[in-house]
Amino acid sequence: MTSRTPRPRERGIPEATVARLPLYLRALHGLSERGTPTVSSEELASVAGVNSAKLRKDLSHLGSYGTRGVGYDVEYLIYQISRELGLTQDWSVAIIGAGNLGRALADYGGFGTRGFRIAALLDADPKTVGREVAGLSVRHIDELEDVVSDEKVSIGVIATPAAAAQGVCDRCVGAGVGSILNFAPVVLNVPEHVDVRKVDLSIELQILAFHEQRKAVGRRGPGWADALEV
Amino acid sequence: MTSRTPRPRERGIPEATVARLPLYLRALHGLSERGTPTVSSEELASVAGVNSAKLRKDLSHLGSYGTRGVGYDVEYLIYQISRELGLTQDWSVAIIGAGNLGRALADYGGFGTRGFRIAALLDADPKTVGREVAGLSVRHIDELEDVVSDEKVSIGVIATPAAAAQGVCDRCVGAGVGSILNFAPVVLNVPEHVDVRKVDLSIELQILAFHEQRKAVGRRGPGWADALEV
DNA sequence: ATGTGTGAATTAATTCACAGCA
DNA sequence: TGCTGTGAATTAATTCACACAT
Repeated sequence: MTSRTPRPRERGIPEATVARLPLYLRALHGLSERGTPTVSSEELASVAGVNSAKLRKDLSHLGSYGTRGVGYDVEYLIYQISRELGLTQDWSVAIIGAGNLGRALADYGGFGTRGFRIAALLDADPKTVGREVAGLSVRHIDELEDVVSDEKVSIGVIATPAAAAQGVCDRCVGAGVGSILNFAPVVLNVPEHVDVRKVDLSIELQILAFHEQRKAVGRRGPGWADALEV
Repeated sequence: MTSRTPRPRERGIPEATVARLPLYLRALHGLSERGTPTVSSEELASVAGVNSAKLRKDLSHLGSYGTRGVGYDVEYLIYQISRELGLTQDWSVAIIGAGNLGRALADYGGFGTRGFRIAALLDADPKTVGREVAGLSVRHIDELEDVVSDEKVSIGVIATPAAAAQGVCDRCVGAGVGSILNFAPVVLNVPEHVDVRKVDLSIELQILAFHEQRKAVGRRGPGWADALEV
């Protein structure tokens, strides 16, 4: 069987909520920069692009951090969400693959966001090794294990070609990496205790194509879609 | 309130299923290249990284394309899923933003996958315009509307800095683009009929950090997590 | 025999709607 | 009065388990 128990939620925060907390956090940082002291669930939800009931329910899983009749204190909520997400400490990240994508990721400010630091950028190609990217010198993939243990890397970002991804993943896991962010278009096999998230351009495009097609069919007028069914 | 019935699923395919179809398709292409003529739900599910009950339920939404006691014909299933996803036709894609990320995306083979073609790569920076990337000459953002209508672009990929994203999105929508794939770390506002999907590095990292933290807390032994609660 | 297709059961996520606190 | 926090209701997604076609 290919089933796996989907890890019981330890502190009881639903996965769907966890996936939205970063969104709220970003919205709050925006408000904070603008000097807004408090915000209602309606306002915050609107900025984050969700509805207010969902936002309140999500926040209620963290605790009672709002004030009835007033709203949420922006700074306080930023702190609480950051703490919940584990952003009050720093996480070391290694990017494996210094091709176009790997370099784009390294350059991308997204890491700079509180809580993450790029410990190394690694590649298998000797011509790429040594090259300077985002203030880092690209290191050879054979240094992976050393980097992971020396820099206490807990998150590996895989930006290699598809064919190399599983091998690199295995090495990461073997070296002690606990989470993988995979940009290669393959399904990675990892042991139970390792978390994997994937970012897949062509999957996203195909999902959009599905919806585009549906819209196009509708546009031809009703009846068509049904007529196509066997 | 902006409540509205959440678009009735025209052919009744659940969104969660749509999101997995590309995964099955990729797995099937792998089997096809290896010359495998038929595959069971158990095997296909294993390759695609889901469980077999889910796979069968998903496929059942498309129709009865398997044979009891045998499995699914690989080529036939590829065709059916492709058709369902709208990949039997070509979709024109415009990439807006030719920075590191935009160039990486343009170079990325992922588009080459049946069904998509990059109609243009656009940028606002005069120094970038004219540059050759992935066999395309970068065009100026002011040509956006022309490109969209001339090339019948239906999907816009936004790879600009956050600050520019909403403006670019508005122009895409105004020009007739029906779907947006957003790589900028902002929530885009679009009219009802436009689909948006987002790819967000820092959100993914934050979700992984949450799980890493949870694992780390557990590792310290039980009791700790509760002791931290107020 | 074997493995699909699917109702029924279960679990998760969302939304409603309002009691109750500031 | 205004807005949070949350039970209750609803809807969506997953998993079970087995009848039945091949």
